[in-house]
Amino acid sequence: MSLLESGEMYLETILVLSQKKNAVRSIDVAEEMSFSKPSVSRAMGILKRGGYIEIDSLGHITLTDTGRAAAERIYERHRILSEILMRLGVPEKTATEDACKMEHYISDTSFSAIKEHLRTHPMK
Amino acid sequence: MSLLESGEMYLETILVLSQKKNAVRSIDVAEEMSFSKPSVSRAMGILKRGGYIEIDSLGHITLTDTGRAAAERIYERHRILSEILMRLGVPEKTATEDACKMEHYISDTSFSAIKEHLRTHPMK
DNA sequence: CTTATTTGTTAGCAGCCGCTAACAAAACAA
DNA sequence: TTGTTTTGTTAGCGGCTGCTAACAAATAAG
Repeated sequence: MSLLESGEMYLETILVLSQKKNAVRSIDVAEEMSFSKPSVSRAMGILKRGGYIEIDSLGHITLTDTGRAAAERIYERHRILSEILMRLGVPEKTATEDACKMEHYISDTSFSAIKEHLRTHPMK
Repeated sequence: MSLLESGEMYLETILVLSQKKNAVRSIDVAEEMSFSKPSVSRAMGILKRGGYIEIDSLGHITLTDTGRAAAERIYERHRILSEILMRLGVPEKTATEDACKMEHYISDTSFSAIKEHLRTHPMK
């Protein structure tokens, strides 16, 4: 089961929410993404069956190692892509929105190249 | 009727093919994209109804002004995105593949910023 | 304890966009 | 002209992913 854009977005959202909340529930994901409860409910079922998350009896969602790795991979892409766009003068809001889409499609190779560029050309 | 990724890809393909062939037919698009004939047939119908292309009695496809503008807009994104990735050291094949996806999602603002960067930092 | 609110699930719809099977039409060859 | 090949269309399938309506379950309030 490979992750598509939607699955990656859900995992990334769970990761971000778990960094600022004690527990993440479906309703939190739904609010954060402005999606309906059924949409999130189904997505959580898919991610659970795929081994990316676990949901305890109280509805608390936690990332598995696999899920966390996937989420962090995407989130790092998000940060790096936003950063390079902003460095080129793109306003934060636009940079973030664009990164939010591109993060799912850029290859490891291209991503590494961008990351390396930022590393070797730090902001003075 | 707004263009989604698939519609943009079809238009871009028609543009590229029309630059190296006298006439472009559905079968040419199908071969170029490795899609089935019915998939292309339906897409051409949608693009035609949307005012992006015209198809004459011999099946020859031509871009309308609107369609050409859309196709060239995407194709320019393709070229510029490929170029900046290659400049960062990404192999041409990967750069092209990545550009092929990102070209549909990057905003005008971010694209302009990248283009401007290339303009003001030409290859020595 | 009972009621009201919140949260989650089930069922089913719709749009997008590939596909195959089958047929129709057009172009080409014999 | 007739038969074959090429090209295009129609019908319908299936996966993905959003949605609403309706219901169930759990939690909180009175």
